Amino acid sequence: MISTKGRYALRVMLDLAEHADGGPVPLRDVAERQEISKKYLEIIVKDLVKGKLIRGASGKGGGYVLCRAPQDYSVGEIIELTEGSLSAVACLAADAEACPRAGTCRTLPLWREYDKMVHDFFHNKKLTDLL
Amino acid sequence: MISTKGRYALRVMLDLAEHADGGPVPLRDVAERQEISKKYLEIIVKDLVKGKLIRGASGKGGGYVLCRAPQDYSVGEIIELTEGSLSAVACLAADAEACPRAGTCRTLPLWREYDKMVHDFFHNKKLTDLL
DNA sequence: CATTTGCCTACTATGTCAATAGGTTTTTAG
DNA sequence: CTAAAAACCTATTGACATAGTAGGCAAATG
Repeated sequence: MISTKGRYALRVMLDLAEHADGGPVPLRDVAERQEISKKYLEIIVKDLVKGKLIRGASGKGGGYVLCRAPQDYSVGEIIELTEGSLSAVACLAADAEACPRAGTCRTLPLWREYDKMVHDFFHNKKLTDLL
Repeated sequence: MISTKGRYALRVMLDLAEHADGGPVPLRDVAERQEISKKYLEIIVKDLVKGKLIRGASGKGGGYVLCRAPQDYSVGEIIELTEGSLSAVACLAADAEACPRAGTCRTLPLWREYDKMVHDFFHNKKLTDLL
């Protein structure tokens, strides 16, 4: 399951891409257009800034700006950044300890195959594909 | 993320398929082979019985048996039954209320496409593919 | 210099996950 | 016919994640 955090992050990125004409986009406007609480968006946006996907500009006339051109963002990196990881099962997560059953496990190959499919799907989708 | 419930359910089904030779398979044996607490398996197995995927036989010499031939089970129905649903986002869950933004949402088509991919993947995989 | 904007820490209610605990009923092997 | 073995049932728990809310501080500019 992809949580609101990841989904909202994607919508923020799309909103920024669509309204980048006149400089920084204030979060207030994004929140209004997307009908999401501005307070909650602050949390999400913080992750995006930390991950160098967007930049924030304080003060009057400030707001947020994309760091790259929209076609240079994959949906995968946005989701992965805010969601932590998009691997399907605990055994394959980044921080997973080696499972002693891995050698004989009947189901592990299935999860591997699934993970690869999901990964490829989201990393081949660009932000511009959604506009 | 697919939880232990779904993953264990799959392993139980595989275990039953592999050890069906001499009548019902007691849960004690499954738990021992799979190294999963028998108590926890009881919960999972209950769902499988309720969903008519397996049958339970009480009393001495009892245990659990598959209802069909292994090749007639898709991985998808096992996961879906125990996990509730495998749709990626809340907007597409079975019990979801209609989203007012559905008409203009930039991201909904993505989730739909993703859902279909996942659904097809798991429903085309049969239990025998894992043996 | 006041307003607008981002940035920061903390808190909370709710729910799900992953089990555990302890008992009751059913059936059959001996 | 009875004792063991199995399924079946209800309840409880600790830990963690989700989806926010609240309130204030810092920075920049018109």
